[in-house]
Amino acid sequence: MPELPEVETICQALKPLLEGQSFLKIQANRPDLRYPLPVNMETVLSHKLISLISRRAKYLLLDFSHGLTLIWHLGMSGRVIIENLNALSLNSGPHDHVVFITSNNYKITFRDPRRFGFLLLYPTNQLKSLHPFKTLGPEPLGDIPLGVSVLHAALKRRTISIKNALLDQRIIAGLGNIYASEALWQARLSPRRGANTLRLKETKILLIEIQNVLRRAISAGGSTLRDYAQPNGDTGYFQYSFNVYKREHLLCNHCHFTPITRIVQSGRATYYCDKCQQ
DNA sequence: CAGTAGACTTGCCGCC
DNA sequence: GCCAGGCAAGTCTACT
Repeated sequence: MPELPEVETICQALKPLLEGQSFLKIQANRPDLRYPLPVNMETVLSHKLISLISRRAKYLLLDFSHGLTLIWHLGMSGRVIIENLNALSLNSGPHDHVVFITSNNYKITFRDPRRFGFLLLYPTNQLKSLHPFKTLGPEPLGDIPLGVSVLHAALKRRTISIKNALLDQRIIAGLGNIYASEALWQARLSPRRGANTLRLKETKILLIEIQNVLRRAISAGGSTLRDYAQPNGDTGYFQYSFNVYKREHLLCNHCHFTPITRIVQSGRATYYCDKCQQ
């Protein structure tokens, strides 16, 4: 599910709620997701001050004031649900694997049917040396935004298709299958082009369109295909703004003439307009 | 090292 | 109506 815009939406919802608070109770309903849950998670984290909530690539990071960071990845189908404990009816389901009760009376649920998501605990000051953080590429929307020359140099070294390059988190952090296709359509670049064939001018346009599409998706609260929802239960709305993703056989929104093509690259669907995107 | 195929897992869509 | 098989927001591992 969650690519950068979805994780950012969740981060922005959790931040004002949890910073300065703590967890009173952490209930794990199974021993593992993708990886075993952190050992003694409740003992180690409960009643500890949450000092900072942030996002890096598709990872949520919860920093605790005693020096540990809870690394939270949502996998493909992970979802975060925020409910007020005073609400009349609280949701629960068979895939609610971890439930956090907060000091300000909220219930935070980690729901993940496919269990590709995970929670890991690691010392905050050593995060940068932990895989995958040590090889993660730059943030497209960071305080020090990814520069064109850096992206162009990284692409120059790769012979894989530009679509696959955009999915490589070591080149650029946070893009996934939806937004890679959408950004390439906006930039009028064929997903089949070799990454190393992009000219500097094309890389510049691509980077601008990546940033635009991510910003617009964040404003829309992300994209809901099936499992994803904003933490308040609303769907995301960016799926209504897709120009190519899941639009095979529908006419291109740019030329209004060519049906959108679906191809498979490295086992993943790619959608594009064969006429507009060169 | 670079690139690709397969693995993990559950559930939906819809073929026959 | 039933149900085979493909497909899905991600990323790690094993192999060439």
